[in-house]
Amino acid sequence: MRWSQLFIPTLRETPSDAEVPSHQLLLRAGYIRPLASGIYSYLFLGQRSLLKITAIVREEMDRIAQEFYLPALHPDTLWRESGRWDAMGETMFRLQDRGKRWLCLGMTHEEIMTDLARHEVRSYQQLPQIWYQIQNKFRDEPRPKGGLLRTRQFTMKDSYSFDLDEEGLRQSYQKHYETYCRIFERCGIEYVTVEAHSGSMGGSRSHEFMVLSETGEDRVVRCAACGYAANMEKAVSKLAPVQDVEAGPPEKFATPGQRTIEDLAAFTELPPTRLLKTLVYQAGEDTVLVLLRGDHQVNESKLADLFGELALRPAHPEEIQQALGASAGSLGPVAVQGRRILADQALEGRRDLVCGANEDDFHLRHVTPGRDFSAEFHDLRAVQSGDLCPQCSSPMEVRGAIEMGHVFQLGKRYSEKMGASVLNRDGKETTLWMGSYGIGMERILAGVIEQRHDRDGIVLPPAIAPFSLVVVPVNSGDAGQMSVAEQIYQQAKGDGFDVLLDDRKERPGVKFKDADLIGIPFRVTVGRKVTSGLVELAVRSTKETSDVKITEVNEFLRAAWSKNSAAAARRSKNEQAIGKRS
RNA sequence: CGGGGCGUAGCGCAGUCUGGUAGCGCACCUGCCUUGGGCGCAGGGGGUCGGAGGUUCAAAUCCUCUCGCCCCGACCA
Repeated sequence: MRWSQLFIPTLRETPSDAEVPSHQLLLRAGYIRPLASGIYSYLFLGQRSLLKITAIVREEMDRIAQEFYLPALHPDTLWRESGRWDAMGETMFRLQDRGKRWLCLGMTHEEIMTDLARHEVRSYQQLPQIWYQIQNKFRDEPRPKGGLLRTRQFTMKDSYSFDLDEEGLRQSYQKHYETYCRIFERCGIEYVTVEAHSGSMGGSRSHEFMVLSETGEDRVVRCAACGYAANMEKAVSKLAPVQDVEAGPPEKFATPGQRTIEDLAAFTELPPTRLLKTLVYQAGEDTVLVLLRGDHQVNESKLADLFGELALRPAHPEEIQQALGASAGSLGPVAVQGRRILADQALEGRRDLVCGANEDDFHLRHVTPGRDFSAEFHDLRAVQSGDLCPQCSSPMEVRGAIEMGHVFQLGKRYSEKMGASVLNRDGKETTLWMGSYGIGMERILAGVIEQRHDRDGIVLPPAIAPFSLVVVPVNSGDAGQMSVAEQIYQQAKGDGFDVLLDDRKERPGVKFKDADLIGIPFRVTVGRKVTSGLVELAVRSTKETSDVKITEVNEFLRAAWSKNSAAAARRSKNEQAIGKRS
């Protein structure tokens, strides 16, 4: 295509309300434009790149599943059946039709798929089934952010598996896991897979596919040595043992104004590992104590798991005062009666610790768990960088990440509630085992850009770039250059490349800047040397350039292409090997 | 929902404190010039100053209300 006829509105300056790199670059490169908070129009380049991603996803999914296309507008009835009409709260977009019937915009499609399955699938002989679609999802997010990273309307590849039993589900899950690996590899993403928190429904197996990026909202814990990887919500760690000495009975001492662990460590000249941190939570109607080692933070998802469906929140200052008679900063578990006390495992077997005395400005020393108070021990702490791997005891790291895909074993959660069952071999009604699997299409694009950009712009892998090649005649007034550019353009097009001819009457600097900005992987520059039969081939990712004979351009392109794709694939393979749990 | 910031030309901003002709850079249009990294010269078009109400002889500027966007937090099947 000819640039002069296309709509590629690049911006020289960064729009002021874009913060993260992918958002800034998508705007500057003319891929997207905002319509409202968390709602974007995809312009020519953005749509073209998304179509390439879609094509890859579709090709890989078609190997294991059948493509459907379901409505985005759903009647309330199905969502009431699953119980999610109420559970989704304000995140669900709702509306009424002229007959005052309630509808919603689909946030996901478990209900619709399950409805199809229960009506049409009657026999175990029809199983397994895997159905997918690539479709819009609508979520009224409390806070859209980061351009395409968290939006209110986005495109998701979502699939659903239906099996007769748990073993079948395991296989459908495995198929998806492998398919997702292939998809992300082909897209040229460096990703990791992590064990994910399965939420309050409990028990189910779940993995997330993550792009490592500090702009991400998620945190993942990784062990470089053995490949252990988990979402922060779920990650566990071992601790180096701490040597304590036997100590006498607890002894109260004054600690005027010492409110934080930091204060207290300085005041007592003890390391934070010798201090005991007391947090107070409200779990439903109950006030509970949560104990951690001074240098640890609580992991609220682990804590929430202990309370099932009960709503959990930090207690308010008045509630703390009422429960313990002191305010945060002087709290402790000693002599507390009638309250549930939960302690992190790091405190089990410890002796001679310091904790609050439940009297403002006083603490206790020589406190020994088990002797001076009793508690239930659970894994409650958030893993921190440097903690030891639960599998191999090597130090682990915590990194930011963007979730691009999620595979989830649902089990019978929906099929039971909605009555999706088949007759098994024995003629008995059997509830279906379901899985659900999602990929955020825009997040692939945004995630890759977070990962692959430089000061000049976007650096897309060939597989998902809107064009693979741009041909730039340096002087559009030079007939010789223009005709060679035209020739190379036609030739590359004939050879199957997605090629863009920059035939604009612009100065060379403008064309180079734009080509770099929009992230086209290869560029052929037709300049002065054309008179000696030479043009220049530039690789966007490495900035390497080389002079090439006009007659050999296509050969070079093919070589550069396969080299680039191979390098991307290799990178992903490594990452995946690291990410996979052994 | 709590905290913070910002709405002035397509984009980036100044002007607001201290009321008095609405500005700058880039982009855009025309012409000339130039052609290997956002060139140069000349001329030109483009504004309900987010919106409503109020104070005032006079409001982008002061007051009240309101809408929108971004960031932090809460939240996020």
